[in-house]
Amino acid sequence: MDGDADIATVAALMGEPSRAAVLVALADGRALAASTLAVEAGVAPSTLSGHLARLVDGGLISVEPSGRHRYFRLAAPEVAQAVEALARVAPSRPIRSLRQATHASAIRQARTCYDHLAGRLGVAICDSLLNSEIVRVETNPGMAADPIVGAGRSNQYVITEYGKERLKDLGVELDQSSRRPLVLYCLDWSEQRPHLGGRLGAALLNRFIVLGWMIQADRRVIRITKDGQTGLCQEFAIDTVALQ
Amino acid sequence: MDGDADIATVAALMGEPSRAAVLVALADGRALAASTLAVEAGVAPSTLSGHLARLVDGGLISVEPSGRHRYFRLAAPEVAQAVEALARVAPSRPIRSLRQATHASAIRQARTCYDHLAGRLGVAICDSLLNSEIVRVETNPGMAADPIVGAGRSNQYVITEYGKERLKDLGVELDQSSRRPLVLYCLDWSEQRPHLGGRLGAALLNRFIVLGWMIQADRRVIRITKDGQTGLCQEFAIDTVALQ
DNA sequence: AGAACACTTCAATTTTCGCTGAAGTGTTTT
DNA sequence: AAAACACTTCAGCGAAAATTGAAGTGTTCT
Repeated sequence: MDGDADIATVAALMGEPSRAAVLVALADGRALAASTLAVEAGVAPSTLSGHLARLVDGGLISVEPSGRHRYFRLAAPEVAQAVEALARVAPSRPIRSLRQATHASAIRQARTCYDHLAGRLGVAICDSLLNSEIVRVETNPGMAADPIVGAGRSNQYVITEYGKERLKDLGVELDQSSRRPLVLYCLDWSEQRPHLGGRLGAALLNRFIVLGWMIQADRRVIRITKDGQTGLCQEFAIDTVALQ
Repeated sequence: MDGDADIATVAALMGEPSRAAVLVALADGRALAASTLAVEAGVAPSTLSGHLARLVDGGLISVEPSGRHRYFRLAAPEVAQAVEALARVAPSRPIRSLRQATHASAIRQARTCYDHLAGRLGVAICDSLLNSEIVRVETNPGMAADPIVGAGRSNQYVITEYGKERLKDLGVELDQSSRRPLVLYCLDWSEQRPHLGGRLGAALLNRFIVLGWMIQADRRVIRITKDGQTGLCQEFAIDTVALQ
């Protein structure tokens, strides 16, 4: 019909309430299972399965099978940007629009991703743990998935012996009973870099809050305290001011 | 269905081929008549009329009635940004994707808007003409519309006596026979500032090309020559390098 | 004034699309 | 090995939406 860009098919894919709900749910970079998304969208599993198939087919999301689950995430950061751009066009429904704008920018700096840190801060901490050799990368073909965060990729993070001591010093306690993988990376959408998930990610965030370094300000927004600024700088060599 | 932003309705509005074609056609800030858009979309006038009504209703475009025409333009720059964001998600169809990216950035710097200059250069020239008092603003409630460019707003640009001399010196010849308004402003989408349309706008671009100051590089992209750089600087005090 | 024109509204047809339960495949648990 | 679970495929139902010509309103041209 028109020689220009094929906006119509993409927009049509996003223009169905259930599919839009899926994209919004995935917009922060998480990878969620089909069943979770079905609840989110409020439709039958069979219905959502069809929608997910179309979204995958259209290149908007990608699948990562993991056992009996299939985890879906946005295929590219451009998709998240398109979702945001559309949200900016029609912000009339939710009355708080200015609040939401600041929320959106805060979420990009430091936020939680389910139960661990994400955003720029999450990425910085992940880098720091690797640099100080608290955590090491191990390539491993068949790896388990974190049922909370979603599927990982083909390589695995492990805690070094030195790391175990350092973490003990910091007071980070790892839940031994859980079968959930110790460390996992999670691809951060806004930064396009991996951050820390798994049991370690959750334990770290928990410890940071106990230490009074961070405060859960809002649903997913994290605020860093003065103590947190000095603490992160001393223990992890992270300049939190530079993250702004 | 979901408490988040109402992306679905906006995306659905954009997800129909005819409507998408309309939005793409309007994406560069032009205001086009319904009949023009019908041809562009390739559907019957009655069909397009319905689509346009829905787009207006959804707040994506706005109407400006002018005589027996009705001119449509994008309601807000956010809409153009959303269209661009969507185009970035699905650039797979047209094979040239890198080319198109550079085209998009070039179009923002200097481009033509039908038959006159737009983009940053168009805005700069408009400013210069006002500063040097070649053109003056006159508030005028009922004004005519330019059938090529589209509808104007509520105030009108007129050429001053001094301006007439200056333009004569430059060799700009205005077509006297046409009933098309002499000067009109056109709201530039990418700059959010008015630029020059009407007979003067067309005559200026024409003269610039004859002088060898500019070259029509592509469909709507304009390239400024070395002569153009010095000429624009001398005659209009425009630093073309700063426009990059 | 009349004709041509631009556009919208309307009613009817056709197509498309979403929804679902039941059945099927494969995985994990016990 | 059997049962529970996660997900997909399929066929059929129902609703929403796109398309169009014809008719109606208003404007401009001669």
